[in-house]
Amino acid sequence: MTGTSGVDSDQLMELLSVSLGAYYGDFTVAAASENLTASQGKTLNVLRRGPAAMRTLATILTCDASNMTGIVDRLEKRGLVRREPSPTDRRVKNVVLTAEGERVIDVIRGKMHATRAGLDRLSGEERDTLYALLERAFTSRPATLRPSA
Amino acid sequence: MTGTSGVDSDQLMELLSVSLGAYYGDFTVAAASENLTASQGKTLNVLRRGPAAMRTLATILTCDASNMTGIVDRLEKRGLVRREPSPTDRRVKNVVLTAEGERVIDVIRGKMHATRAGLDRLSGEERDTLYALLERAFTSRPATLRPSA
DNA sequence: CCTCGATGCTTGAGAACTTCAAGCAATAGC
DNA sequence: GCTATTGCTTGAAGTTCTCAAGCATCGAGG
Repeated sequence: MTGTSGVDSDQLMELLSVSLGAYYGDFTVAAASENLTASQGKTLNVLRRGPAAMRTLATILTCDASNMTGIVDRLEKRGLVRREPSPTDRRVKNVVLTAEGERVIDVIRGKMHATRAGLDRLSGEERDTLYALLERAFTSRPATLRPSA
Repeated sequence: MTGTSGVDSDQLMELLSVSLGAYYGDFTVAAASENLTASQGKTLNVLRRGPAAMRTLATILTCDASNMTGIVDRLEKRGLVRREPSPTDRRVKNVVLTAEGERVIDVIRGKMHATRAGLDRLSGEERDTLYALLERAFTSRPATLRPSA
């Protein structure tokens, strides 16, 4: 009994879609509880890493730049983000999380009980392993900081 | 340097969101190349496991049942799915993938090159490990078949 | 049987999301 | 300085999404 190599690529893809679907559902419910749509929540989530230009947000969220305009408009109207002109390129507007926006996204993350409970089923060592595997499979470079203009 | 237990829950959550973003972006682009929206693609993806009632789809996709009506309407209009009355409950409509729908979702899955390439960076043994960890964290029961009416 | 509450699906209204085509401002390469 | 490119916004058209209502059916009690 080898115990290895029982899983082919398709099975793993399938489980990935189920797992990420569960995560996404958890996130959507948590965002809704703060009166945010999934797209608005995802935008705040990205901005939690730091300010980003409209174009950068559109690239990360895999959507048209014109789409971000409306989403950021609505977030700004609620005081969750702020548009700041880039000091180095006057075409660019950097979107920044306000203190309130930061609070809201942290609340949302805290409400993702299903995901948290799932991860708690793993030991510390297993979480380390999961982290390393996901990092290798889904990030081009190791997740270190990268300079921006 | 122990090499263990360096990752806390928040870091793992963050990486999960990055992974989900990468997977979802890959999927969205692939679906768009077949002229499907992300929601339509996700619906086909769920149906790939087998027929499901409208209500079941809504639950899995974490949305209102009335939302599914429109999505399934448009998929049906394209001949990718079919509504069949449940033999046991006349309120229920089971949504079934047509041959063409099956073909399309398989094409989409095949076009997820970024995800596939990412998984290919892992060894067979690592994929087994990833599978086991995801299964434990994100599925209530081990992913075996479960009877349905 | 038959009434009553719960469930499954659909419809319609209103808001948000999404993309595309177009346009303006600013940058970058020549 | 010219020209092509890039970043952002606007407007139009279709899709998604939720909520409130409504209809049909099921299920449990009387």
